[in-house]
Amino acid sequence: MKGTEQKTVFVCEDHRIIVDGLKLLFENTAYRLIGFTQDGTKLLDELKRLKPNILILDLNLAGIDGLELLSQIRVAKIDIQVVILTMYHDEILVSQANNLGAQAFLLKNTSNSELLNTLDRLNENSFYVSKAITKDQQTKKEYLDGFVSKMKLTKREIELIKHFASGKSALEIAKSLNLSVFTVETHKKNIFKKLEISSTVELVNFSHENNLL
Amino acid sequence: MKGTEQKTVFVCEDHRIIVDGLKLLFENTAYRLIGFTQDGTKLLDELKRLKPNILILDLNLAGIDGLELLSQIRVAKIDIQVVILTMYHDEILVSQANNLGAQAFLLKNTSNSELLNTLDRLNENSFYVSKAITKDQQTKKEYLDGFVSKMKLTKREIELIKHFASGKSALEIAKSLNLSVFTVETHKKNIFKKLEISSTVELVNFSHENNLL
DNA sequence: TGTAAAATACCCTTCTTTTGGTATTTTTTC
DNA sequence: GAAAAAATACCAAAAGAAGGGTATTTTACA
Repeated sequence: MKGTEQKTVFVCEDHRIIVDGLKLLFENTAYRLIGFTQDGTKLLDELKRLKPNILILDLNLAGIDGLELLSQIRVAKIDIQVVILTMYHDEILVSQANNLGAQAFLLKNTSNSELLNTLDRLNENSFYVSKAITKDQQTKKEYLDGFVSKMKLTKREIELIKHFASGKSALEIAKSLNLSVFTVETHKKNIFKKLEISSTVELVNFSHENNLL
Repeated sequence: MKGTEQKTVFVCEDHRIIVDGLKLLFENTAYRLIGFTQDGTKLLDELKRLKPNILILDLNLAGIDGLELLSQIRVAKIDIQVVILTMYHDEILVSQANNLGAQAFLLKNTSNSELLNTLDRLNENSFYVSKAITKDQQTKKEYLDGFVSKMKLTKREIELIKHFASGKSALEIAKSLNLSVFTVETHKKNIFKKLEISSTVELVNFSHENNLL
């Protein structure tokens, strides 16, 4: 590849092994890794200094939220194409990244070839989402469905679990949902039976373990 | 490198981008990647079939615990050197991996060169731990210290928080710690005041949010 | 349109938690 | 070695959680 055709890439990622892998990947391609940082707080300064064409941004950085960084980049009106690379399969993150003007959203189990393909197709008006995302959301949904049917929790019960786990009292929940306290407590009893638990604390732990919050 | 000198490597890792990076890394080295899987349940069969010299094993696989896999490998008496590659900085994991006969424990922010160095130094009687581990434990400790002093929680209080968050009643905790119920409840009151909360559920959420469990 | 499942509502008893105190002993720290 | 901080222990009133029921209305679906 000729130097003039090469696009410059900056990586913000706290797993060094991935950065090194990308460095190797870009050899003999149209892309050149011109810098990287593991420290989100330094990202903006580095982007201003190096002016890369493309940023590969990890969302789960230590200390700082990757989406917050993306927002800062847009506020600072830095002209750059952003590829999100993350291990989170969360659809909300995908749409938030899209809203913040990211050009692509890839999972870390994306293959190198898919990454290169994505970079080749980057343009201002498209938003590429990793094939694995859809697949994964499917998996997650199936998992949740399986879980719900296994535990035989109803829609309403799952809704109430979230309220219980937030630390609100039965009375507060009743008020906010326009229900009788008795109803709220009946739901609680039924949930306890189904999950074979006997305290709200166990319910909170269950929620955390099963990503119900 | 001559073929006869090459060691064969198998990777069990669910982030495809890391697998692809390793594949690139091993080109023109003494190591050859002869296979990989993202599915822990297939690992044992693959190892028996391909008989690689070295296994690079991710601990945070979807569905199955990496250490459990390592244990199965040892039970099955498969002769292989195992390098743990993980994003967890947990010292307990390090010692568990050591006990299960792993030869090295690396973080994912290990550089490619450190990884190659580690592979070069692998032997049955040593256990290599990534430099970054110690550093990271420091960070974690400093972070915890900062948090503790900010909230002004004492050592004993943090210990008790974990018990409360597990769902045990004050009486059970008292028994297991050989304390009076009154003492346990006094601690709870003090914790509540310091954290400005008023229920065990809030305490559990606090624990989850601050990785106290 | 009939029946099952889900959502709603109520009562009562027992046990635990929460909140208000006070107070002593042990450990740290200056 | 004195003072401060942490850990221990106790009492009691009021509030809430947990578990035992029973029963009606609404929604889903076959």
